[in-house]
Amino acid sequence: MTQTTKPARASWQQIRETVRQRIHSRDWPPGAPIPNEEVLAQEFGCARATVNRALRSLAEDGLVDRRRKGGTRVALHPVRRAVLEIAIMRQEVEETGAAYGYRLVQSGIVTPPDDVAARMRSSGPCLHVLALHHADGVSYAVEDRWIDACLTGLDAAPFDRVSPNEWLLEHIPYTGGALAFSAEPASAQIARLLDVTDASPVLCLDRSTQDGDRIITAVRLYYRAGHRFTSSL
Amino acid sequence: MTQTTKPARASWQQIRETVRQRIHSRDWPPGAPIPNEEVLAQEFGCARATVNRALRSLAEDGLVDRRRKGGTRVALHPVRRAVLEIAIMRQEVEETGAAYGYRLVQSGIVTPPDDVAARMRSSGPCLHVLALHHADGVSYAVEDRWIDACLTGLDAAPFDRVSPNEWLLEHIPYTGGALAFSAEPASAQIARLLDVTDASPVLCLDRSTQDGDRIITAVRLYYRAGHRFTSSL
DNA sequence: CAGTGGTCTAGACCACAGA
DNA sequence: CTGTGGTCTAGACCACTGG
Repeated sequence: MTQTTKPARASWQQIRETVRQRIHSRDWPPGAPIPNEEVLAQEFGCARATVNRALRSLAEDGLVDRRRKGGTRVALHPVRRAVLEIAIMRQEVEETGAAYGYRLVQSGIVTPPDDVAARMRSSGPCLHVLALHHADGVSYAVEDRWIDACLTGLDAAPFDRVSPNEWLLEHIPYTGGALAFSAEPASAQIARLLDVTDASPVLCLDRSTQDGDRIITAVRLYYRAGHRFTSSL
Repeated sequence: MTQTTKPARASWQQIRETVRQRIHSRDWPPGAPIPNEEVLAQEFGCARATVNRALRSLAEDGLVDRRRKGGTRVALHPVRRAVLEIAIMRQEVEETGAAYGYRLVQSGIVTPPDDVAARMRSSGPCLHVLALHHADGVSYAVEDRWIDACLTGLDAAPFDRVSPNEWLLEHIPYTGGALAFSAEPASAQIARLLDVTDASPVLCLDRSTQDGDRIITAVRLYYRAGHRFTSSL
């Protein structure tokens, strides 16, 4: 009952909610055209720019499709977008209320095997780092990371104290990347590090990060079965 | 050089890119304040609203933090947001180039067990549907779905031909939901349906969908190990 | 061609939080 | 209190694209 906010003032957000309700109530059913900005501006007694702001917001949410000359229509298949916030491992752990711990397992410059070379889109030498993240002293995730050895400043990185995960995000600019989830049986090594039984399921998160066209680093994170990545939609 | 050939076309997007570059080049390092809108508007020779549009866009991307009176600062930890597009299973399969198939395994109205009741935030009767999605005749995913039996129009749903996944999205309005990924060992039943060996890893996607405060449906999708959910960032 | 959304402007007022 | 972003306006021109 207690409405949190009631800014009688309102405008573009109010308009957005009103339109959202009309769509939701099937007053404007999927696929149906909705009045143009000018008309809506008159109805709501505001400037066209204000209506534009509201409809643009709905379009970003995938609730309507907008086209020049074609007008605005209610989306046929309201696309569900799940936004996952990828934090630094330290934050991820500390947000659960646990104490964060980190341990470097191994590190060295090597020529990557074919599969990794493919992910890096380069067969040049890489720094390979294997590390373990703890929560309250218990294994939380394994970080299996490959970093382009040509990266400047890399030799100054104190990976014995700070995880690549954290150091890279702080020191290396990037412009984009890709991400994938999958489930796999734990290899003997991963099982030992995560302290789970051999071949038990682990959740893998593959991530590659690029700066421009060049792939800087590729990482695979292994989480125990039972770990959950959540998101609202 | 030839600035004139470049029709100053997009002021807002141009400004955004310029600022992005200054951040990326550490010209404006993480945590540093950037000039206020008025100043930037003068620098770029445009209206303040245009600068606002550009900076707001960067803020939505998590690249800068904005505060009234506090001004705009380069984000300390550029938050990585991965946007997953959740499509209908049919689309998901057909986009891989495979032929989509569907088979209803079982369906019936039951009182949900405690764990499901918790997910539905209600212990009322639910329609429980177990179904299988195929790609080129091969098991692709198992859909284990619970639907609030009070949902109107539900009895008209032809779940023997159309998956709940598809029918619900087309016919039932919703306002939000939640999602979680995890890895689990396949139960005997799931293993049989997915045609994998017992206890082998499967990727689980739990999703609940609500309309207002009421949870309409909760679903758990099981994918074979090896299946990947991907996204760009 | 013409209608629609996309963008820009110059100015104004407001809400909020920092000093 | 004061500066900053947040929003709104009224009007204008432009770009795209459907008819």
